[in-house]
Amino acid sequence: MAPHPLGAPSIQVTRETEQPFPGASDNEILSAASAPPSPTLTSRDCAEPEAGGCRGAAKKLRARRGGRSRPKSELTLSKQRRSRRKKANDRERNRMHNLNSALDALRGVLPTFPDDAKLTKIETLRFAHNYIWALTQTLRIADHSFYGPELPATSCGELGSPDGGSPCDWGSLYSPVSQSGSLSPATSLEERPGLRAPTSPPYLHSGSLVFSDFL
DNA sequence: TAGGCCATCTGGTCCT
DNA sequence: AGGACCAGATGGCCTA
Repeated sequence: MAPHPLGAPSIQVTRETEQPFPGASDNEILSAASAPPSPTLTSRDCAEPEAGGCRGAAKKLRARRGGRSRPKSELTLSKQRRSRRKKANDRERNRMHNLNSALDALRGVLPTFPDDAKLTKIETLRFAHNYIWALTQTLRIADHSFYGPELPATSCGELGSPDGGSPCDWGSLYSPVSQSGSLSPATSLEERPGLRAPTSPPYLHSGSLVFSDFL
């Protein structure tokens, strides 16, 4: 697998990591892990003609149970299942940690105050989406002023926005997809007193963006 | 106390 | 066969 562009995630072992079922005893954990001997026929197995119908499903089932190999004792199978599950859980946990690391990296490049409450996952994604849109619009405006004719005051509307709103209204920068309603971070930020969206546009300064409103 | 957010576990599915 | 990805379920924590 290619190295993660955002760097290797630091996996921290939390209390929950060490104890998969917080509050559950070891016995409960073991019985839960070995509870359903899951290889059962599902309706899907019989529903798929490509799989050979129910007969194909039976074949699959046999394969899942070990095919023609030497039959293993229930204890061995149970141990094997538990071990596989445990490994799968570890991988899944790791995968989610990677995902969270990427989200943290994304939070890191979004313009928020350090003492702001941490953006939730969904807020981060929505904010990033709108932020990118805002930067794109800013670049277009910059291009117009550098290379094109002076923008008349009324030309802001040419740029348009995903929601049909005027880009001159910088408040709308943070809700470019407000058509879909819930996709606006402005909405969610308003709902969270600790967080706020900028009230003025980002300014171009020496070729870089300065979000003066965030300072 | 209800509701939101989150981490984790789990079983199913797809892919290599 | 085993790993990655996904979605549902569950339980803990926090806040209004």
